[in-house]
Amino acid sequence: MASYSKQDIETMIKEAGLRLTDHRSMILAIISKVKQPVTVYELVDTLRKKADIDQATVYRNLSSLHEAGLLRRLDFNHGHAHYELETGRASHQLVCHTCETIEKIEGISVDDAVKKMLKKSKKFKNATTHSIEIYGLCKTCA
Amino acid sequence: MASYSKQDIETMIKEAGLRLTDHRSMILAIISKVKQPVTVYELVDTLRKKADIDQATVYRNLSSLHEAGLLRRLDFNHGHAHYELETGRASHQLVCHTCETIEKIEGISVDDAVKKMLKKSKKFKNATTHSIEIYGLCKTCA
DNA sequence: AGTTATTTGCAAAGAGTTTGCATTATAAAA
DNA sequence: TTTTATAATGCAAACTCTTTGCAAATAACT
Repeated sequence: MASYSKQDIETMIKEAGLRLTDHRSMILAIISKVKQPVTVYELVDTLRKKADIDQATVYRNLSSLHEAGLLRRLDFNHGHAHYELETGRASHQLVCHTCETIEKIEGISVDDAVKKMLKKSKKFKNATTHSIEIYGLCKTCA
Repeated sequence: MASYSKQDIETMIKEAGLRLTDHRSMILAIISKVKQPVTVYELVDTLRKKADIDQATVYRNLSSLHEAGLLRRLDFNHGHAHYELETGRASHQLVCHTCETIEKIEGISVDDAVKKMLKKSKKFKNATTHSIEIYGLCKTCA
């Protein structure tokens, strides 16, 4: 989970071909600091402590940052999206069925299996990213 | 993708501790015949050709069948859930970013990697299932 | 058949997300 | 720096998917 300087973030936004706005960089800064994929609700909550920002703006920025390849959008069957930095690397996490706890696991690759699956595929030639969701009950809920 | 007889389906529902209703078995029958995870919209559409059934009933049945462990709920970041039979085996699929095409891939296991991830975890001891979503552009969209 | 708990249809509500429009801010050109 | 074109913002309303309350219908059990 990289944490970027203000400078880094501004460069990232510009190089992605997006305009540099305070809101945009604040959103990216927050997401880059947090260790877990963040919900829109959490993001709005954090942002509102620092600035006056509308939900619609948050949603629009998340979309533009996602389309520009800076953010990844994840869904854990909880009825709302989660966002994290798009690192290029795959995203692997354990997800609790009941309490929405998420634990990211790094350092274990399934790239070989993914390659095999692509080879087996009839409809896809290549892939951009992949994610693994491992569902269970966390220790607290078990 | 197993296809079950009417008899099988009725047994499954009863053994899951659920009441046997026409709607419930129709839903399970349709999902067991289709090769790809189905959306609620598709399901309602198919059901309405055979019977008079309300959306709310479909949603309620999907929930009860899911809770009973007969259905699996999947999300591919398309804004609506997909359902498939809960086979006990993991669920691996390629997902198109743009057109919502889904291709399930069977026969390739990542169980070892999943075990390693569980071992690395601090918050989870064990897991029930896992799913892999491999995102890319399908041949048509590429 | 009679009783009880579950399921159903219908309409309304709810959550999360998107959109139209007038205003404001950014980036690039003059 | 001023001007110009384009994109971002706030606000409210709309939209999609999903859930819920309630009265009537149905399934399972005695």
